[in-house]
Amino acid sequence: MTSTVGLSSLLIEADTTEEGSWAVDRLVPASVGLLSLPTILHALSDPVRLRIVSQLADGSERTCGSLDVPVAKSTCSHHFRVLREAGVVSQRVDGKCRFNRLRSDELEQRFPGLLAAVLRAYESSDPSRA
Amino acid sequence: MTSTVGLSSLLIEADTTEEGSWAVDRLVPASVGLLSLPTILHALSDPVRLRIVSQLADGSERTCGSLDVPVAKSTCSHHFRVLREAGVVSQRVDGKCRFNRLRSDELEQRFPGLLAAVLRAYESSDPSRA
DNA sequence: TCCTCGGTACGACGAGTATCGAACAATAAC
DNA sequence: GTTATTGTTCGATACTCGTCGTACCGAGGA
Repeated sequence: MTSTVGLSSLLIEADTTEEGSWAVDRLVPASVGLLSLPTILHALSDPVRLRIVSQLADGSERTCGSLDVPVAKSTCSHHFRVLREAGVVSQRVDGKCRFNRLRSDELEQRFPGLLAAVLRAYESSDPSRA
Repeated sequence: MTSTVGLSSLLIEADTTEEGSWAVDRLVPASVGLLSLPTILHALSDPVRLRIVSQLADGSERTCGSLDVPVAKSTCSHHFRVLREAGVVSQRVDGKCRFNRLRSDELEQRFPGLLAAVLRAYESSDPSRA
């Protein structure tokens, strides 16, 4: 796999070689070159996911439960899965928590200005979450 | 309605007052303030629609049939409807033709940089249509 | 008038999606 | 070991979407 860090921390990435592990269907696009624009736009076209992404926009790592989203936790987990599979977010497992972060750098490298424009648009269109 | 031009040309806009006319369900968001970010991102998240938008990016007016899209004409019409209802495109009827144009200015006013970033991302990710 | 042409409407089909509750798994705390 | 916490998975439901063929409509041209 791409990288593992010490202790109980594990970075889940697409180029993992552990076929059969539970992480297999949790893949994230391996390299920035594989990020698909339609897939990313679709991932960002849902209000709940936009809200999630907005709360990750400061670069912080957030757990599923620490987010302010008006859906059941299973639904939240689903949305994170969509974001991960689109390559918008990556997940790091640490103990019993899963820390999610925006893949800002990778997205910026592949699609310069895109995420920033979407986030700016979101902040300007939803004053309650600005 | 917002505006009509002379001759047989008719601009289809949302603030039309013709309840019951055939144009009623072909509405385009009335003002730039009503454009919805999730709706726009959804409209742009389909490969065919991205291709359409890309071909309108030079500011030209194009008819449905003059576009290079690999779908049936009814499907193309459907995609234009989605784009219109999201406010991404507006349509002008002239004779037996419907001319579509990108609402670049309105989008730029409401969500600065968004359309440009998407178009740039598209061109860079799909060399065959660049 | 009849026919063609550009486009839309409609119905159908298969696929995908957003949502939830409940069950499950893994870790941490007791 | 038992319990609590955190998040995923599964099944179910209702809805949406992309696609097509066909039928239809309005405008022009024969």
